[in-house]
Amino acid sequence: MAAVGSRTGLNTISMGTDGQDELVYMQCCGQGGGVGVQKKLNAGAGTEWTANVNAQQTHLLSFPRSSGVDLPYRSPESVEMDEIMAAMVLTSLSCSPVVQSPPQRDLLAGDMECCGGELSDSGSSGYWSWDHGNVSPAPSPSVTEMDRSLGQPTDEGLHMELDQAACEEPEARRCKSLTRGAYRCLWPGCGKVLTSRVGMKRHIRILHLGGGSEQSHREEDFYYTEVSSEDEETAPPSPAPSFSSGAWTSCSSTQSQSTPGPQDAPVQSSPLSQSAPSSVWQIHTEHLYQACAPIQVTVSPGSPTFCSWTPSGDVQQKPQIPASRSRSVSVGEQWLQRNSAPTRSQTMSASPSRGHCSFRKGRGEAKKCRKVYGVERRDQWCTACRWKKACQRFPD
DNA sequence: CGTGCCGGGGG
DNA sequence: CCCCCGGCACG
Repeated sequence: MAAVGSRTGLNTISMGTDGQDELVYMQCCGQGGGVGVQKKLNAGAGTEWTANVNAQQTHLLSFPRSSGVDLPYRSPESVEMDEIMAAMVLTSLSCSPVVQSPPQRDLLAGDMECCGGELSDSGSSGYWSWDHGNVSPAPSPSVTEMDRSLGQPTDEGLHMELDQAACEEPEARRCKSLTRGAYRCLWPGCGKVLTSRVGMKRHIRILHLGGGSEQSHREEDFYYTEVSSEDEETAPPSPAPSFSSGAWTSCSSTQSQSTPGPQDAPVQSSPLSQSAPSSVWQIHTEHLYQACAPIQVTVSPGSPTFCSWTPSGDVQQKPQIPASRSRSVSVGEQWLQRNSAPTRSQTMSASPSRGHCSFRKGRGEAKKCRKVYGVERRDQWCTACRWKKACQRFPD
């Protein structure tokens, strides 16, 4: 897994999460060389894992979680980064056992974190964010602020989630998620892992589908997938050859957004939207084969605090169709982004698609689980594929 | 003919 | 609900 982390572009991640002085460092971007992992003991009780990779261009982001702690480095935009990091930390806490877990898993989490930082909200459709949460428009809410604003009664689910993240939960969670049969939320930016399907559905319905009980008929199914952490760690044999270079399209877009400077969108591109990438991350980790694709990570000069992935082939999301036919995950990502607009319920009615009139849409050229994993590894297919339903992992 | 997946059905 | 599968449309 460590290797994967480096390949996918994650380079240096270290995070300590522990009730008190918490520092979350984030480094990403670079073309990983070797991976080194080391563990540090904090003064407190917390342990801090540090995954280190040679990076060519790295940026260290720091984020103080509470009382004054020395910051190795604090960028000018650190205020905004606070928000971002807050979102990311929350995300990570809620979706993967970061705390005190073995380095590999940290890399995973780190991977996500990294992505989280950069993805920003390139897709303007990236409204997927947590508006239910009533994010306070304050220019730079601190973590605690965020916690509070997010945890408003209007969104019980989220509240719960945060609580879990904040409390001892991580440990129990780790155990849980290590067992087979976990369910991971595919919603962009979420990636939450739950053990019960029902719980996952509830999570999705409440958090992502807006809680509106009306038209969430079983749609939850499409936003989560069953995972087993063992599988993820023992990366699937990766039929690498068949997935060519394209790989997933960038999970962000610093390039386009960086120019104006991060301060241009103080509130709107709220920190939360920044966590979107985690979905990308998780898609990656779910399909490790992709890690084999040549991926380059670069940092756009414009905004030093952001990092961006730049897959070798294509760059931005939709705009250009790369010469290579390969699609792989980017498709899923796009799909998720497209469908994650909060108001999708309304638009849906208009669309002829999934109504009753079964009109089969032409076969998408995306690789589906069957092709990707092969019939023999059927257990790695997404649930939908296993049930001969529309693939939810590689949607068209 | 392989594949994706709708519709239907069993437990 | 979860899961499986017949059968059909695509390519």
